[in-house]
Amino acid sequence: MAVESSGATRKRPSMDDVAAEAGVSKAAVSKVIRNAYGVSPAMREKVESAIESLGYRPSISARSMRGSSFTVGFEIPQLANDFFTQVMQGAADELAGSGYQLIIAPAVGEVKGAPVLDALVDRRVDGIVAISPEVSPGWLERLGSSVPLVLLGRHDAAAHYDTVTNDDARGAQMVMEHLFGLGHRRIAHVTVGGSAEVPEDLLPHTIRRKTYAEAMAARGFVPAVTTSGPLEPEGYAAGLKLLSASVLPTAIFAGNDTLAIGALRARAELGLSAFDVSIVGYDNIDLASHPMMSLTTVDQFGRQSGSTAIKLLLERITAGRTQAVHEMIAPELRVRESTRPVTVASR
Amino acid sequence: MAVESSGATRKRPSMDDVAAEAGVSKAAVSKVIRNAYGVSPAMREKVESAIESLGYRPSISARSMRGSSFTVGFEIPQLANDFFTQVMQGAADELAGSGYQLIIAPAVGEVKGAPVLDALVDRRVDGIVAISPEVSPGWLERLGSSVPLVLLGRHDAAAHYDTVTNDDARGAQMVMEHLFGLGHRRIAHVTVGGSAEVPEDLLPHTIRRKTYAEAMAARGFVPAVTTSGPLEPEGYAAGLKLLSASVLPTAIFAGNDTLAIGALRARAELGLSAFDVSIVGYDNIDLASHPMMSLTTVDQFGRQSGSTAIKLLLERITAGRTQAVHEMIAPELRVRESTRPVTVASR
DNA sequence: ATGAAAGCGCTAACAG
DNA sequence: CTGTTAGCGCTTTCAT
Repeated sequence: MAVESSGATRKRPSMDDVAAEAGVSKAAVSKVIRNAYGVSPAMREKVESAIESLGYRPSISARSMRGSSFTVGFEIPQLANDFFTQVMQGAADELAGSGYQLIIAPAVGEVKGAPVLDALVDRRVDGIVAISPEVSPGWLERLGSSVPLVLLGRHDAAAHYDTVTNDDARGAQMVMEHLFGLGHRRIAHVTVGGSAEVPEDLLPHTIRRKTYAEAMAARGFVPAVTTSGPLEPEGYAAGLKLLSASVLPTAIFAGNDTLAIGALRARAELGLSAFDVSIVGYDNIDLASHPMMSLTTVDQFGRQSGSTAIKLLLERITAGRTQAVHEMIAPELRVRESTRPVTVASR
Repeated sequence: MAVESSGATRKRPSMDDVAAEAGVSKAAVSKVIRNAYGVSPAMREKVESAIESLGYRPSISARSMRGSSFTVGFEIPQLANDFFTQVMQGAADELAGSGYQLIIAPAVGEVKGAPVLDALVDRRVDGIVAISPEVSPGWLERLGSSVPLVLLGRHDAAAHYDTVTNDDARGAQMVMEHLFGLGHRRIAHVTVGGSAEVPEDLLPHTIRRKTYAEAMAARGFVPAVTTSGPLEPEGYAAGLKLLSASVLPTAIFAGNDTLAIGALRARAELGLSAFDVSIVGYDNIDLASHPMMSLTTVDQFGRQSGSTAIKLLLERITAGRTQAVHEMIAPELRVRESTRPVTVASR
C-alpha cells in the first residue's frame, strides 16, 4: 500500500509522511533516526518499517539547520598531486563507517583556499580538514573558532585549530646530508612559491627552502633557488631550465615529488641520467618506489597524516575538544636510484 | 557600529540581521542576493552595504530547502587513479566561475556508488556527475528522474541521464591491431571485475575485455584474461603472476593505465623490458608520456570528458533540458616505447 | 517596488 | 515514553 510503482516522479517522502504512515508523531520519528534516548522497541519497530516501506531518507539540509550535517569537508589546493590523493585516502578510510560523509572541495584555478573554506561553512559541514598554504593564520583562527578545523601542512602554533605536519626542517636536512654525503656541491633547489599572507616559517615549502639555503651556506656553497608552480609541467620547465644552463648542477632537490617527477622528465628528455645529475623529491608518493622511477625522496606518511587529521577532527566534533593539538610526524629518507655519487666528469 | 571586534565567537549574521541593519524587509534582502526582478538601485545599494559591513553569507542549507544549493556533486569510485583526477580537473575547470561549487564524494572501501549518490541527494545538490560502474541502469534512471545527472564511462542508452564515454570497442581494437602488427600472439589481458548489477556491454572494462577476446579468437589465438582490482598494487600483482608463469605472454594489454603502471612495475622488478614483453594501457594519464615510463596507451581525453559532463549537467540545471544526450569521444592510440615488435627469442 | 506571512523538513525544548 | 510547539534561515506567494 505504501509501495507505488507509477512512473511519475513523486516528491520524496518527508518526516511527516513517515509519521503519518507509522501513526506516530514527527518527534518520535526524529528520535528514532537519531537513536535518541526514550523510544520503546514497539515505536522503533513501527517507525523503522514505515521508513523502509516509504524509502524515506532524511534531508541533510533540513537537519543541518538545527542539528548537524554529518558531513566533513576537505579542502585541497590542487587535484593533480598524488601526495594529496594519498592524504585524502587516509582521511576517507579513517572516516569510513563513522556516519560522516566526506566531501572534497578543490580550490581550482584562481580561487585560493579561503573562498572554498567559506563555501564549506556555508554548507554547514560539521568540520573541516584543509591543506591551505594560502590562507593567513589570523583568518584560520577566526574560522577555527566557529567550526572544528584541522590544517595539514602548517606549522602554525594555532590556538583554535589543530595541525598535522611533518618535520620539514628535519626532512630537508636529511636530503642535504644525503647529497653532501654523495659529494654534491652544486645543488639546485626548486621551490613552490608561497603566499604573502603567510609567514615563511609556517609552510612546508618555505621551510624546506630555508633549510636548503642554510645547509648550502654552512658548507660555503652557493644556494640556487628556482621558484616554480606546483604542477608537474612546471617542475619539468624548471628542470629544463636548470639542465640547459651552461654549467649544470650536479643535483636537484625538488620541493616535492610532483616537481621531482617533472625534473626527471626533463633529465630523461635531455638524455641525462642519475650519473649526470641526481634528483631528490619530497613526499614519497607511491610512484617514487616504482623501479622505472626510483626516486630518492622523503617519506612524510601522507595516508597517516590524513587519518590523523580525521581523528583529531572527530575529537573536536564528537568529544567537543577545543584545546588545539599540533602533531608533527617524523619524516624518513628513502634513498633510491635517482641519486648517485657525484662523478669526476660532472664535478 | 556594525563592526565588533570582541574575541567572542558571535553568531554568524542571518538575513534578518541584514534586513535590520539596512532597514528593509527580509524579502528585499533575498531578492538582492538572488538578483531577482524588482529591486530599486537605492534598495540594492542599502542592502549590499549592510551585507558588506556585517560580513553576511547566506546559508546554503536554508536556501536549498526552498531554492537551490548551487552545488554540483561529483561521485568517483576511487581516489588513487590519475585518470579520474584528470576528469575531475576538467570538470572543476569547466565549473569555475559558474557560481556553482564542486564537491567530490569518493566511494571508498566497501561503499559502492549508490550510497554515495544518495548522500549527495540528501545534501540537495543541484546536479550530479558520477563515475559509477557499480550501479544498475534502473537505479540510475530513477535517480535521473529526480535530479540532473550525467554519467561518465557508461554506454547506457539511458532516458533520464546523460552519458559521456569513449568508444571503448574502437580503442581496444586499436590496441589489438597495434600488438598484432608487432607480431604478438600470446597477448594477456588484465581486466577490472565488473558488477553483477550492470550488463556487460555498458561498461568500459567489460567492452575492452570482450573486444580483446574477440580479436584474439578472430586470429585463432587463445584469450587469457586475468581479473584484478582497480589499484596499482593489484595491477602489479596481476603482472607478477603473468610474468612468473612457465610460459610468458609476449604482451600484456592492461585494462587501464593504473594497472599498466603496476604491470610495468612487475616487469621491471623481474628484470624484464619491452624487448621481453610489451605492455599497453588505456587512458593516457599524464604519466604515460613520461620518458621513463613511455607507456603505449589509448587517449580517451579525460579532461575533455570532465568538462563535457559539466556542460551537459549545466544544460539540465539551468536550461532545464530533460532529453538525454549521449556523447561518445573518439579515442586515439598513443604508441610509445612500452611496446616492441615481438622478438625471435620470446616468440 | 516593497513587505508580511506562510512554510521548506527537521530538532529541541517542554508537557503530558 | 510520547506528542505539541517553536523555531532554524531562507524563498515565495500575495498584498500593499
